[in-house]
Amino acid sequence: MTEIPSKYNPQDTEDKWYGHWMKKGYFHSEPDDREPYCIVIPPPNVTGVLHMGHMLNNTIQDVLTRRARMLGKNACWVPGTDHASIATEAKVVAKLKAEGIEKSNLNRDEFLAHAWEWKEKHGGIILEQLKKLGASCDWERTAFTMDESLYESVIEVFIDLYNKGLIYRGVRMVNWDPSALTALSDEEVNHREVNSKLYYLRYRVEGSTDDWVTIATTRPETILGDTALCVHPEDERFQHLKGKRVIVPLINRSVPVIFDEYVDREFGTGALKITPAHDINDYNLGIKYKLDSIDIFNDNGTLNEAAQLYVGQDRFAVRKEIIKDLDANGFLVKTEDYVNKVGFSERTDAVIEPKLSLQWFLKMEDLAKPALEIVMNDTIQFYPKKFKNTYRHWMENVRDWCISRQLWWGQRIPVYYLPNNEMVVAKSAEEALTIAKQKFNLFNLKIEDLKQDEDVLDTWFSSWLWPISVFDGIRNPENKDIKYYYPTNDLITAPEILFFWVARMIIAGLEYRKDIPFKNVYLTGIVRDKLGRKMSKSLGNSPDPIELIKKYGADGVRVGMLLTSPAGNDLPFDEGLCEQGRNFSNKIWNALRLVKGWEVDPTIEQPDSSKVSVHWFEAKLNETLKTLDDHFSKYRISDALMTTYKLIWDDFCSWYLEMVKPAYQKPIDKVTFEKTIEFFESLVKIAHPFIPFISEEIWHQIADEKRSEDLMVSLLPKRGKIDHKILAQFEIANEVIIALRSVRSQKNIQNKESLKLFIKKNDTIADLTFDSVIAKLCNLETIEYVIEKVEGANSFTLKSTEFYIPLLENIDIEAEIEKLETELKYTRGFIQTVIKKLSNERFVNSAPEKVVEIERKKQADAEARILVLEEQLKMLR
RNA sequence: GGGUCGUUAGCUCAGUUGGUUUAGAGCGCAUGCUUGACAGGCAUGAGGUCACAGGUUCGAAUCCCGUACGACCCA
Repeated sequence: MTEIPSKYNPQDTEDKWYGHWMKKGYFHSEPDDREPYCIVIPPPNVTGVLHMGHMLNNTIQDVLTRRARMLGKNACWVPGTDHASIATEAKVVAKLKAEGIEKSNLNRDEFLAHAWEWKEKHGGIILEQLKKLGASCDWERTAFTMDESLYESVIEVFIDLYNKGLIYRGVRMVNWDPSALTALSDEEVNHREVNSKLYYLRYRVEGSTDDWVTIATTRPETILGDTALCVHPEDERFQHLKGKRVIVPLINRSVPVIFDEYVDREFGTGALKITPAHDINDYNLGIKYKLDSIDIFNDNGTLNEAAQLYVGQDRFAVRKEIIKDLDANGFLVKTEDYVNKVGFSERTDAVIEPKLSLQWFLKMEDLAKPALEIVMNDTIQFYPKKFKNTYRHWMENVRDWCISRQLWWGQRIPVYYLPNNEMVVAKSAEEALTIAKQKFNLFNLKIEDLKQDEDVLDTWFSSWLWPISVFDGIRNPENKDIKYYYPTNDLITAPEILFFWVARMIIAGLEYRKDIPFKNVYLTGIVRDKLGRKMSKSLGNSPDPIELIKKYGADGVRVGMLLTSPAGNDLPFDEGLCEQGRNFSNKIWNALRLVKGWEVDPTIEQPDSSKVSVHWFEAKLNETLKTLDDHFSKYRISDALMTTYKLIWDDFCSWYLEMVKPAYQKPIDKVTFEKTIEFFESLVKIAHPFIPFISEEIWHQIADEKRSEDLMVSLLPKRGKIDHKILAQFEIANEVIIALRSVRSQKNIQNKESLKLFIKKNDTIADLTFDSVIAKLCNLETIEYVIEKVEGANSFTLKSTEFYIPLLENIDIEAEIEKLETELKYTRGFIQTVIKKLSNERFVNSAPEKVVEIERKKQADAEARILVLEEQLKMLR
């Protein structure tokens, strides 16, 4: 028919439109008089490549941004990346190693030069990939957490918090990553169940020759750091140990027996070895009972001199060795299989070692309070709401935040140590020198005498400022960008980082802007594979998003990602969903082919069926616009998409287009054609946030002449008044049509063969509104209203209206009877439930009148229908 | 061990402060269609004692209590 191919090819259009939008500068935003709409991207890691989680997350952000833009708001979606200190440093170290360069042979500046080089080369990959997805980010505002302004913001904030007394340095038990050689925050540690062994070891009671106490441990190598043994004060088994000491096996250290309720009497033997340097609980007991703390590990997980034995060997090798030696010397009582949870580094997957070390901390208690309150009182709303509970639980039990990391890649802690062991916190060495001179009267102090802290700050200590620092709101709190865009509107992220990112941004926002950073937080689920496993590189179960886009088009993948992902729910990913998305594009494409193929004849009049169809679709459109507003207001993005999908596929393509479609090779009247084009334009507008590419393509193809205005920057259709009457009338017509199709299908009657329909109304007056449509869609020669039953015809009933279709062939009386009996049985069953309700006095008396009224109506309808069905049965028998 | 959330059709999920015909959608499935836009399609249809057991109520998928199972968070 036309030169338009029957299959839509996304590749031809997607790059074209993205380039066009970029060239026109549609993504860029500057403050103006319009209402702002702002999202800051959760900055992906510079080391990253796009994965399915990003696809989901960024699709949602783009949908919201594009919709806001089409609602006339000044939309600004700020993209960027974070420097990911541990991950990036690990990558750079590995890369250098492959080139034969050891990090230990480089000085800090040399290493950082390599790191920056690496960042410049690889750091932008993920943002480039987002462009393929159609992301309408304001690329001119692309930010990086180590950009000068963001870097300085972090330093300023550190200094400010230090001066407020909220940052302190202290020895604490931290999560040590022996592979990355740095401390980690609690949130960077993943606990996993592993199959291990529980070793029962016996300690001799000091002063006895054969009095032993048996303990159970999963970490026998740590006995070398034992400084006590602990039992429950009420445990009768150990009362004789009061005031006694025991001897640590192999090294013969004498340690006290302490009594504390912390011990679980049911676990193991009820006796616990205490190693304050290597276990957080033991550490706390150590403080309580003023025990020695013996650190037996080097930073890299090998044993040090303090261990006395196995010095220089790795902790896991020592575990094997020490068991042999304990066994050989009669200290090993038994070994059991045991499943326990072990902490692993999120970045390097090394087993975490609890370790005492000198770190910088931020006091959280006072900062957390207002941040908790602002979420609890719904000033900031979470979608779904259930995460409020999780948030509260965390904020009420918040612990101080370890913000130092033993790395080079990141914002270096602005603390300068003086030869006299004092320290000064300042933006630069020069400033530190000035302060130091004054503060300590050290007038001869030189800049070389100052030694800056070697460590950098936790990456989250820069990303918690992100909604402020991307607008330079820390350094220049009064600049026009921050004043216009802050607070931002929506944050879209994963629940996994509710605490270490979302909560901290709220804290930072309240502290530095005296205002929330965003109004709504939409929490996405995790993208899983069909087996329910989290998608990960190590499992290799994640499809490459770019390959998916090649295969199904960005529009198709966007639809696929969104279709089954209500907020907060995990998304079991299935390529079939992308296929569904692609098919959706194709459906729209073919609707375009149909409409473009119509020849318009301005002289013919609009048929009645088209007039009513247009009237109906207008109502449907308005109704759907209302539904969409409602869904979006509740952040039900997948529902909004499904609503759009059904509006286009079912209501527009399957119903409306069939209703107004001219006969083969016949022209269409001008009025219907123009209305149809108008509807189509409204539909692509509504669909644009979900499927930006094909909607833009159709917007341009559908126009007679070349358009200057692009869809992306047009306004969504305005919602008109909903004509509920015509919608209800259509519902009835709809049922009639389906019933007629069903008769055709059952009797194997071709659609070419026209039929006659006779209608016997038994209750109300006939409504002819959709008769012309019914006649058209079902190929009816006539529709006739009768008072008498039509004999020898196939029939069906809707409510109490009877429909008769006389057929050439004889009707199958048996089948008709069976059909009627089934319906009768159902209706009688149904009416029983209604009667039961209505005969219950308490129901009639206490239920609202409206409800009772509905039940009465149900009863009347059902009774009428039963009468009709019985009549029909009588006739047939 | 503590906490939070969940369990509705084969799968993924809706079901909005309890009441609108004995529960809805998409996908999948079954059957029939070369219907002049589309087989990446069209039409028709089958599928659920709403996890289980109590309770509140005139009325429960919806509220309360318990049990089982699952997920996540924290220790």
